[in-house]
Amino acid sequence: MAAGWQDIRAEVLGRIRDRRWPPGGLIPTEQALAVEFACARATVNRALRDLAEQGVLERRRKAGTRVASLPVRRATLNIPVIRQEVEATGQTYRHSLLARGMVQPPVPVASRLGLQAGVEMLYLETLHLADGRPHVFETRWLNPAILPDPAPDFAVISANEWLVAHVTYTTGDIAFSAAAANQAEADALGLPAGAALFITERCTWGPVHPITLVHLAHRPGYRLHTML
Amino acid sequence: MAAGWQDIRAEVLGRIRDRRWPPGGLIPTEQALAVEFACARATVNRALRDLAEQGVLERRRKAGTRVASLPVRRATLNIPVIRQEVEATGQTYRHSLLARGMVQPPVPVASRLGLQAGVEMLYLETLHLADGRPHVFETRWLNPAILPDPAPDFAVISANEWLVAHVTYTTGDIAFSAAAANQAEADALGLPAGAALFITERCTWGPVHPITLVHLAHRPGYRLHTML
DNA sequence: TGACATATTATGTCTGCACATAATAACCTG
DNA sequence: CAGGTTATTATGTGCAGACATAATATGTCA
Repeated sequence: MAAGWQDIRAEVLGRIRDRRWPPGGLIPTEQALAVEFACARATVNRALRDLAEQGVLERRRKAGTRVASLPVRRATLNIPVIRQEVEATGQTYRHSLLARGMVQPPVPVASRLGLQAGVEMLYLETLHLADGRPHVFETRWLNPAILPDPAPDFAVISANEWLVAHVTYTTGDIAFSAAAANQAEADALGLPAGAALFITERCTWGPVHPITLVHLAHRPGYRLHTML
Repeated sequence: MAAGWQDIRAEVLGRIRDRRWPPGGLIPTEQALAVEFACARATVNRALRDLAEQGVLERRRKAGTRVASLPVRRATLNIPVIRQEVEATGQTYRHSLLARGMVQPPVPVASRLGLQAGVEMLYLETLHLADGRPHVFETRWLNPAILPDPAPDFAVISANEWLVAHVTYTTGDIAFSAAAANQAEADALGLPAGAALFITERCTWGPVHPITLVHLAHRPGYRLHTML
């Protein structure tokens, strides 16, 4: 019997796929599997834990391990920096700052970031270009409290890149949706108003302060896809 | 000094965030960290491996572990079964089979699944409803080779659910995009043609055969967002 | 019978130790 | 000095054993 934890994972997956271990059913304990596969329990544990992280198995102490009955599959996406995304296709990247100012954010923006509605934030509109053609139109609210003095010149370095370079590894959540282009988006991207746009919205938090809320309107034809 | 691998992960993340360990830089070896944290190397390994899976660290044998220089963040999504997605919001789920037939798939469909262009496939159009209102319009190409004889009645059980119940835990890839509604989509969802739709496209493979290619057009306002 | 305390058990995690593997660094030779 | 061979080293994975934890199952007492 093979011995690597990946082999065990494959064997387990096989038994699930051919329904020897049906959805919702309990599978043998780690002990039992360790005996069957002639390996240490830790090795079985590694394999089963991996499958549980993918949503294939559900594990609970004492209750045992069962095959997930309704397979909420988990997919992972890569979220690259825009410059990198463009340059990965061999195109040249450029960006242009269209608007910049200290503005009182609308209530939904402030509340989403957990800030007082009255406090002014830095508002930026940036167009990202690939080979000179519009790629993404970005509107961003930025918490000025996190900026150094003097503030960086976002016409030179995009806010996107300044942030990844200076406030690394934050938490946040991301949402994807579709929307018809409003006038600003249509103008920036060179499209008729109402065109279907793929929208990414990202809300980012530092350890203490909220950092930024970004709204990205992608050029038509943009596709986001999962890793293998 | 605390001892759990999660504590170690937190400590490491802290050092990355406050730039004691800057992006692109090497961090100490597992050995060294095990000594510093007074724990076994395996425990450090667990913590660092977890951060590497999130894309925060990059590890290579012999070369050591370094902080990822350009943080291609990894986000994971839950992909639920449509019925579950609807019922999770407290609405009642229903579906309606709009079209069904054996059809020669267009070339891009066949090639994407790796089938001969001439072979007929089962083509289905299904409307999924939440509280009677259109929720998702699904068009699906299904490899007839995987169906039992007699074939299930997809008017009774949706292809989506039949598949998750009978060919579990396949591989595949998923892509998201935005598109203007074509006539069929507009009619099915009760929208004007050209409305902005969020599109999910899923291509599924079994261990031997290709299984299905699905195109989901979601109702306006649909949002997909990452787990915390 | 019902409520509460206790025993049981499967997973979660840690410890040391060992060897495998891959990639770099050092060395040697022509 | 170029090119290839060999040593070194950090991570990857394995094993056996131990204790922790959470949840279930069981037993006891009113």
